[in-house]
Amino acid sequence: MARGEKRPVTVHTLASHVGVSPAAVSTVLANRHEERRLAPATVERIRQAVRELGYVPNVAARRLRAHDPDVRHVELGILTSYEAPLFLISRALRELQRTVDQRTSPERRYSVSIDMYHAGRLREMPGLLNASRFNGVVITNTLPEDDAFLKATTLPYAVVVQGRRLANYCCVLETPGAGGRQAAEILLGRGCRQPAVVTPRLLTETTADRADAFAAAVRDLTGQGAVRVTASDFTPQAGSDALRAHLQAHPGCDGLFAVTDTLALGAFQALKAVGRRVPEDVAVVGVGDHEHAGYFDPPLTCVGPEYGTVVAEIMALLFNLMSRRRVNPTEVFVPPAVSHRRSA
Amino acid sequence: MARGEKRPVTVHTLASHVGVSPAAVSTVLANRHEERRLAPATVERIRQAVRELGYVPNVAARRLRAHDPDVRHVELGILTSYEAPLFLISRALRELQRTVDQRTSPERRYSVSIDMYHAGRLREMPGLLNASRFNGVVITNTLPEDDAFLKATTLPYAVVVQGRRLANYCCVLETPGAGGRQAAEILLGRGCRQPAVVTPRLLTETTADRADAFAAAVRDLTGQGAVRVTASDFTPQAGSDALRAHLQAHPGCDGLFAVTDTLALGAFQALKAVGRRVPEDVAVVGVGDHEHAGYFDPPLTCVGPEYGTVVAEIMALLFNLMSRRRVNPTEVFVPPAVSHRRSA
DNA sequence: GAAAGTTGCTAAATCGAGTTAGCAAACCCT
DNA sequence: AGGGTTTGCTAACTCGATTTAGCAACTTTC
Repeated sequence: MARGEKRPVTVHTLASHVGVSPAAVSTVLANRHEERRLAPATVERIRQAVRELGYVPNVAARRLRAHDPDVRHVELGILTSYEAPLFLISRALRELQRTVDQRTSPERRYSVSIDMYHAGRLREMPGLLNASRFNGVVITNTLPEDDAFLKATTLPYAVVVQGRRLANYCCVLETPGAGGRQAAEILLGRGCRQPAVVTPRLLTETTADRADAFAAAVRDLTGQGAVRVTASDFTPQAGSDALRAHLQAHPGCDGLFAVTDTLALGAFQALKAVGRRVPEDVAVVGVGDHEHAGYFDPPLTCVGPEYGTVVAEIMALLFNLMSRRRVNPTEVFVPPAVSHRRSA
Repeated sequence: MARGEKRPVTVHTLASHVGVSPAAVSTVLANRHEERRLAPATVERIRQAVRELGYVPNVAARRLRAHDPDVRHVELGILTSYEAPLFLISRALRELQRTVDQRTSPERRYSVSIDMYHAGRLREMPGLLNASRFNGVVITNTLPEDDAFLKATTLPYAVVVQGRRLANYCCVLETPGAGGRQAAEILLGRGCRQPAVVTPRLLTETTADRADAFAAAVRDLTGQGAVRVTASDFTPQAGSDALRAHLQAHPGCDGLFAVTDTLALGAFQALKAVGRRVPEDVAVVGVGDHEHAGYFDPPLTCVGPEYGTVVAEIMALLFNLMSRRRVNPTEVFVPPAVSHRRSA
């Protein structure tokens, strides 16, 4: 009985509980009992059972049954973590939508969805391993644990990874080292003497690379290291708090590289609060991952990759993988496109 | 033949094309041909056919077959339009994730996904009508066409609509009229004489209500109307352009209500470009739909509803609907929480 | 009182893929 | 030559829901 009770309620369970056939239950569930002339009393008994037993329909079964056999449905997903801000994927989403709209035809339809995993627990996402959820995915915002999982298992369908290098997958990422170095060049080129880099505490491969490349370039060019400012996370609030503390300890700070734009946004606030002008007193460089970086005050100078190129490459790889025109893992590097705006 | 060729390729198609049984094809697709001792030549022929015929697996069928019968899978979706900015739903997403994490148990798992429709074409979303995709959804960012569609058909599963009033669904929205009126009171209270309201060209029910309530309140309180500034859409760029034009025509403008925060962000830029100070020369009020409104410069005073309350109400309704504790449509109004910041 | 119609339900097939049990044929060994 | 083993594959069932065709039993009609 303990065993029996655990099994989820199906149409069949409901049917035998009420003492009718599954067909009758299904009729009621679809609200077609009038046209199929079920007795009102029976309908009520079935409804009662549905309520009592807490029936939850199996959407996979419904979909299999309901789909039009002349139309192929292709399911695409953008996989990101709950913890990453959604705006990070809005450009990828828009491009995927455009691509998909082009390829939609009467016999081939696409669905695009954004699916979230808990950062570091990608492996727990249902349907990933057994290929029962997607025909193709773009995976982004992974943590090292997720990367380890991906390295260990090659998923048996079209997968493109953004921002990481994994030998067994197609990957698209900014040219390693390039962004950080350019940020350093911009700041030092303006005459900054005490440049710092702000990072969140938890670093992804990309943010770590940006910070390291920045530090290395500063050391190369000046012989001195760059100060590292650690924020608790990547929210503006965290950036603001971290920078306030930093300015107390290093009042001479005159240049800042933020590895995410939200940190730069918080930094702006902290700088203005203590009366420093951007860029006159402190120059700031971001990476262009925020849609509205050009509307910050002052507009944020950015050294990130051109996201348009990144997402275009991702889509090309994804659709090539799905049509099996490309089979081998590839790495695509997108160089940073410097957006000179007012902040540096 | 034309008919036959149109039908999508299934395992069965592949099998008869190669001259083997579906079981053999399935074995190869799952990469289990070694342990099941298929002849290498056969494997190669099957692989070839998969490539040639462009086979796309049916994920619904896989899911039905692969799922663990002891675990009930509940599929939840947040439905938004491609055209609406993603950050609008980040709060709802976070709350849904929290709720779902609490309710997850060994015999009940939840999947959360964000699914997009083209604004005005919600009806085309696959699986919406036949309930073959979701066990429960939150629908948001609809256009009037979508609202009309929803009014016409009551979807047979748990649905909560955000920001619209539809008699046949559970709806959660800001108290009608409240935000616009408060914005008017704030601006007039500061002594503004020529208040204006910026809206995108395409109005949703919510943005229209905000603008109308604002105009009505201004008329009530001053006897004069409020000027309406129309931006091409709701991007900062559009807001900036619209405001530049408005300032040319109405140099005396001293107060602004933006029905979305992104428009306010663009307005800030236009105002600063022509040397107006915020709030000294022009006071600005937004609605708090942008995560970072508090980090704009100056921080944006907002009159929108408390999103925390909105999403909490949505989740309560959604789960009550799914457990059938509530069956009747309900309207929940969330009053605006005024965030007084520097911009007004 | 037989034909025709209505009421209220069910048996069985179906969707597409994966798995299990098992069957021939070929091969090996005494 | 007979028994056992390996090789290479297939028939048939399963997952959960929906639909179609159709069957009893009862009622109405002439």
